[in-house]
Amino acid sequence: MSKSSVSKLVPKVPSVPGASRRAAYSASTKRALIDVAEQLFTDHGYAAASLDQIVAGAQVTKGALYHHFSGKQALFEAVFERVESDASKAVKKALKGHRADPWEKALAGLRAFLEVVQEPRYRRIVIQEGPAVLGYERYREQEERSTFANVLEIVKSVLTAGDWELDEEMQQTFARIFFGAMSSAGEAVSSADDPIAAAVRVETAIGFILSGFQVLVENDVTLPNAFTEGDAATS
Amino acid sequence: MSKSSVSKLVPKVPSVPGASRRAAYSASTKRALIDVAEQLFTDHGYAAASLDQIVAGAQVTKGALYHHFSGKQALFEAVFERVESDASKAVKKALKGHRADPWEKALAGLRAFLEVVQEPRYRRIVIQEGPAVLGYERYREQEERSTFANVLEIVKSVLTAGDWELDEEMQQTFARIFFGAMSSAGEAVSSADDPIAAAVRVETAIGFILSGFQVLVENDVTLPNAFTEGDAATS
DNA sequence: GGCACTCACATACTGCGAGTACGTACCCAG
DNA sequence: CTGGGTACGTACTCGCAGTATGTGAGTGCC
Repeated sequence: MSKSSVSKLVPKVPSVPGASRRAAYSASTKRALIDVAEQLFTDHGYAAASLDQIVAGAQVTKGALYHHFSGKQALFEAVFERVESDASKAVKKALKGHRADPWEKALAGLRAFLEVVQEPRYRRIVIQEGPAVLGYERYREQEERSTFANVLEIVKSVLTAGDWELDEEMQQTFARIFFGAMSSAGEAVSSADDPIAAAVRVETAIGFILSGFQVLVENDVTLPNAFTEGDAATS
Repeated sequence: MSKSSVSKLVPKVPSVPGASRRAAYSASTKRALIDVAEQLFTDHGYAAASLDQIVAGAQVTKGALYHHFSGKQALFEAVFERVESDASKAVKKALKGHRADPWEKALAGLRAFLEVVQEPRYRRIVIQEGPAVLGYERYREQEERSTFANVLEIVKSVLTAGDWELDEEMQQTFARIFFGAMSSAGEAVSSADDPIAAAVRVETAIGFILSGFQVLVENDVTLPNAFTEGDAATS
């Protein structure tokens, strides 16, 4: 629909090298399906968005849909991946230019994430419906290589700021905690009466927590008992 | 099924005052429905658990189900409420006897929650499917008066430990953050290869964060810029 | 530049599952 | 013992995910 009846009637590739005209059209309908699905999933949720509505919106039929995707869940996953990818890129972009101070970097990442999490599509598709539709395992696999990867990177740079030696698993744990904190806070922010004020509160709170963190790290305080001793208090 | 053919052929109430025999039977089938639904929702998820399976398991028909519940979602909500209620009680119980030190209280609550979150029914019904099935608004209403209430209480006692003056909304924000952190961490714990070791790591990490918190509070460090000044740094 | 081939769809159908309309037996009040 | 209402059971409808199969338009090949 974008470039039909091209000027020179190109014999082969319209734009992408190695792709024929058929492939280009095919990719176009696939994109259309994902676009419409993203919209309907965001507006009505996974269960309430019917495939009939989706194919009608994309102006194709179910045959096309089942040609490109193995089923409704696969379509959702394609949407999920794109939303996650976009979010990850946005956060990554905000991280550029903060190579110096890891604490500043962390705050910049937090701000970027608080922006992203206010997009309805991210809230609904990634945070709300994602775990239920994909199952936690697949959900985690996806997050692992996108938004969570960003958080992990930031956490690592913060943790190593004070010459800290932590093994991979402990770093992952810290990242999980911060990631969960930010997701939940983000949800609260975007459903608040005044999202901007709520975002400021969240930033303040996490900033405060980071401050405490910073103090401990800079004073060379080690991890309290449990981890290094291999067991927690049982009281 | 528990007390049919009673000894003296009681004319009215079998056990509960104000309840007739019919009411008792009615309550029994309702419980049976919730029991079976809880099991099937936990094992297969909300979408994959069919009402036919549920009524078959409870040895009734759909007529009975729709007499007690307005629909599938209402049934889920009943299950959700019970699971949440049980979880909240477990945490509350663990909180008893920690009136003295709020920091100890916080750690005790954390341990209890890490226990609860490993129950499959809590993970699946409350954390994974809850937000998607109920929608975030209703989900939040439910949490507000159960598990989240516990977290809020703990957070408040910790925050006021150092003569801190924070308004309600800021306390809610801190509670949201910790609640999200614990939920996410709990998920990671229960899906880890070694849940016990993972739980220890989480406890260590959050304990460490709390330590930093404690240091700041005890040194009368106020909130960094943003909140009290009413605006965040824009860099 | 014709021709078979296959890719990218469209059409028509099936089965399952949530929800509904209505019938009925049993309990309790009077 | 009798009317009424409650607590179900039965039989259906409708919508939706998934499938089986047809078809026409590019595309490689000679």
